[in-house]
Amino acid sequence: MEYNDQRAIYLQIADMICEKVLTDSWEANKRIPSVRELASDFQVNPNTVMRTYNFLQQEEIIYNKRGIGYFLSEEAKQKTLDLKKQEFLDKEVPQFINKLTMLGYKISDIQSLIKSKNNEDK
Amino acid sequence: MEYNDQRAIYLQIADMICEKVLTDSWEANKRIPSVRELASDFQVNPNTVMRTYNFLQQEEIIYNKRGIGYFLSEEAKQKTLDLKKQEFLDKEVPQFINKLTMLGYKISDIQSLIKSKNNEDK
Amino acid sequence: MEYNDQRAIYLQIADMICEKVLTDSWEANKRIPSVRELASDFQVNPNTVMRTYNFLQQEEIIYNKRGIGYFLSEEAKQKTLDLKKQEFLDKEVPQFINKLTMLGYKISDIQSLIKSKNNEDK
Amino acid sequence: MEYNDQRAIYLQIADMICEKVLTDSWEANKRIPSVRELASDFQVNPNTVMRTYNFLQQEEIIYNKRGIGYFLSEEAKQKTLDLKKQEFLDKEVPQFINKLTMLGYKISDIQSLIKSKNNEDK
DNA sequence: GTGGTCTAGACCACC
DNA sequence: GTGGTCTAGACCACA
Repeated sequence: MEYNDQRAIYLQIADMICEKVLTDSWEANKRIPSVRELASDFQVNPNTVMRTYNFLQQEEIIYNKRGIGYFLSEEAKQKTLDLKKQEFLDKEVPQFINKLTMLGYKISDIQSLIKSKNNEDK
Repeated sequence: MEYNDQRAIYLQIADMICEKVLTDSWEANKRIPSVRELASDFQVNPNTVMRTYNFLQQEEIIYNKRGIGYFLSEEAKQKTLDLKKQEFLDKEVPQFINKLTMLGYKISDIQSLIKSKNNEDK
Repeated sequence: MEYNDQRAIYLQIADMICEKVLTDSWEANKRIPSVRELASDFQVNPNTVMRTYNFLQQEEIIYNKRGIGYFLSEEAKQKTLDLKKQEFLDKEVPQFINKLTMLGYKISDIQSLIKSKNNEDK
Repeated sequence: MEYNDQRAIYLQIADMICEKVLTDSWEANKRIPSVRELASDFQVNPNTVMRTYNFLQQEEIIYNKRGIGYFLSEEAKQKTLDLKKQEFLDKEVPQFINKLTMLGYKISDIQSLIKSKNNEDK
């Protein structure tokens, strides 16, 4: 049996961090766990966490103080929101539309699908 | 690292079979692979495939001839479509709307999101 | 003896590629060597070249076709120029000024330093 | 991967000594480490250190008392400064100008580059 | 301690 | 074949 439709681990870790940010569990400008710490928590290789942190740093969600650690950026929440919106528009919206049309619905049906979810016409 | 956001294996197998049906890879009234055969293909326990077939039989997508094997029902395609529509309405539509509102969009934004995917204004 | 004031290898490789682009040795939209190929040429681990290509992809100098390889982007030359200008302004200009002032010159001396390079006023 | 854009080792050692002088870590007329001592510190062949000391002696930064060792000259700091200025004018200034023009700047842009480093127009 | 880089070697999906 | 990801383990600079 296959289990291969997985999102890469380093992105799964990024997702968890994004959730922490969006739910205000982690505050702006606060230090986040060290690479080794998170790697140990998740039972993952430090390089994998490093990739996560590189990714989030490119997205300007976190920043680094050399020899100290990683910190949430001032604009972490906004940047996270931007990232997630982009992912949503680029991937989930098209997927949703594909599925919708594959099942025989039209895009104009969306509003009615949402309102009466018991509608199974035909 | 956890991988626990998985759909049950027997349902994953069911999904694959549904895909075969919807893409016309498998035709109505044709015999489908035996439990043991599929179990071997997917490297899973035959009991798991049995659960899949029980499930699909309840949905009237397949039926059983004792001592012979399982066959796609006459209305397999329609039943599969019904099943998938139901799943879509029950799970994916609500999930989609949740995410959408979580990111700060309104339901009335859907049409414009679809048309111009570069739209990220709030 | 130390040799440790090195630029990271993956960035040295990036530098070489940038030079190829700036000197028009490599043309826009053309395929560039595969990760393994370049790794072999430079006697370096494929992961190191992968880091180089990731970096250049973020800079929009190259792009990827899955299963095919990496290609120079349409705007490769302009993007490379932008990158190099940024590096120059961020690192080399400040370094130059530091050295200059450390040696007892003033910033206003620059013009005269350039014109008469034999000037070693005490 | 090559690392061949290195300055000769004996000159790298000379650079370190010059730094000691310019930062007043070593005082005028004081004895400096023996050839063998420095060779051991830097894990290099004593002949290499010998070349360094010959070079610095020519530049009148150090002098030798036979059978005793090497000492910083009275004018060590000034001579070091002269040496470094010469190197700066002969090599680094031309290099800087080359790079600057290669990136599309004019020499007259220097002042503005220094003041507003965010300037990337042109 | 921290992160940053590199290697060697592995397995995977896509083409 | 291609790239993408992951692991294990190493060495380094910086603080």
